[in-house]
Amino acid sequence: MSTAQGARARARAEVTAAIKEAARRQLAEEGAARLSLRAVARELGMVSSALYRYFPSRDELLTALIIDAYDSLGVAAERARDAAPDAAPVDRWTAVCEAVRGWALAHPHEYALIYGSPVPGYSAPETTVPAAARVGLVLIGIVRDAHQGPGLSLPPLPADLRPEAARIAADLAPELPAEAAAALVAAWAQLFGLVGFELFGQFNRVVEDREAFFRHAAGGLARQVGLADG
Amino acid sequence: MSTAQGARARARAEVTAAIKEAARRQLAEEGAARLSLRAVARELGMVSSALYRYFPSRDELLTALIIDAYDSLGVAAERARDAAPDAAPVDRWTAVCEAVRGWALAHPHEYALIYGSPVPGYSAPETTVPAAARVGLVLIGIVRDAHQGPGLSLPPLPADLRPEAARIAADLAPELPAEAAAALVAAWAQLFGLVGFELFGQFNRVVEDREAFFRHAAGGLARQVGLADG
DNA sequence: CAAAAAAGAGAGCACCGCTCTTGCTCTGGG
DNA sequence: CCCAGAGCAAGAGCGGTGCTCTCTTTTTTG
Repeated sequence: MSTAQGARARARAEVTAAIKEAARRQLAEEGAARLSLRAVARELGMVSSALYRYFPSRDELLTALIIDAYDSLGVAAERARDAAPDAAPVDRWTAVCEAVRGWALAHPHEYALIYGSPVPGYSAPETTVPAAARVGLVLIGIVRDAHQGPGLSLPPLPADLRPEAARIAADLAPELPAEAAAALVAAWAQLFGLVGFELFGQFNRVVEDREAFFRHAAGGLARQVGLADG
Repeated sequence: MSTAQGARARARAEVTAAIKEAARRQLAEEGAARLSLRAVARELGMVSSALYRYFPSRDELLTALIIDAYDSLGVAAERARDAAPDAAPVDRWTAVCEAVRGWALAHPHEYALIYGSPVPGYSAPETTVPAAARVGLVLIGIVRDAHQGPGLSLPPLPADLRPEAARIAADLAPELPAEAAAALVAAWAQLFGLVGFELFGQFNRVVEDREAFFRHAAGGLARQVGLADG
């Protein structure tokens, strides 16, 4: 067995998991700014210096939580994508958008951690990139399916954006037309604008029925990326 | 004279301004999380406790900076709106969007302060609301002008959103049709999604020519709120 | 001119991230 | 089997933080 590495390694993995769990709880309750290594250690009945055997700094612990958060959001998006594989692309799109919103509302501090302001002195290491890409890949996949199925309806690009759109398409989804790739990236960013504004209180006293409003806006994003209208 | 209140009041205003200025400098250099009352006091040659005569807490100082940032962004948007009062609404719209982006790129930490994650466990007090509304009012004004001039072209609303859209219109811009008000709020949030993603690094390795990309996306937002296409 | 209000200075509290040293325990190679 | 070394927890301590309290000085005001 590969896990037969010994009791020591298993204990280390367990303590690491316990630290992350406690930290995630504190993060959910207090927010990233208030997450304290000493408090985590206290909760686990250790002394603060012992924690440094597992995470070399508070920022490293935060990075681990960031990756977990990206993964958790990615899983939520993937589940929504796979829930109704035969539905119309526009419905799958809005389902994924609503899953993103739902995850954000359920994990506001984790959402703030990954899509809010970068917390510490600029540490967004490369290791977070694959996890961060997951939800984007889900969106790309839906548009790709639609492109290979019912097709996309998109206006042509202005000349000055054509090279950039081609570059984006080449990097992101070579099988998609350039205008779809560009629209997709814009819609991706705009989706998180909608979610972030609701979550961070900008919609207070402005939008009441946020569910309905978001569903409508997500449908607009779907139209924007060329998914056929209902 | 109203300023003849005495040397004491004037001195107080000057010290308050100096504190805010030093804090703004630190904010621009280090970010909100690293802004330290003690460091501000040190820079001003005072002792930290003296600072509490001017701001009752670190959060109050941050709130003052938040209001200033909202105002600064609002002024930038208003200037862009007024730069070409006779231009087509769609061009004035994109000009304002580009002004918002330009301000954000020039003041990243201040942008993060007002549109990033809410910093500690603190919620923005009521006093920030009017300042926060300025840039929104600019966008509303442009659409209102277009509505009273060349007119708007918008698809009808789905039935389930109609009451919410009417409520939004009533609160925000009673002279606008409900579908314009709803589209406006969505575009407003989406604009800041675009800006935030660029600023917080989500476009790294994805979008290269961000200027062109943003101009195109802002044009899409203009279409979305019903402004006539070029 | 005296009382009151405002302001600054300093000490101090409780917390923070992080480092260093000191022991203890577990593990693996001779 | 045994012991050197690795892994780990604990404690003390450094410099930093926000904030409070007291004391003194200065300025305004009745």
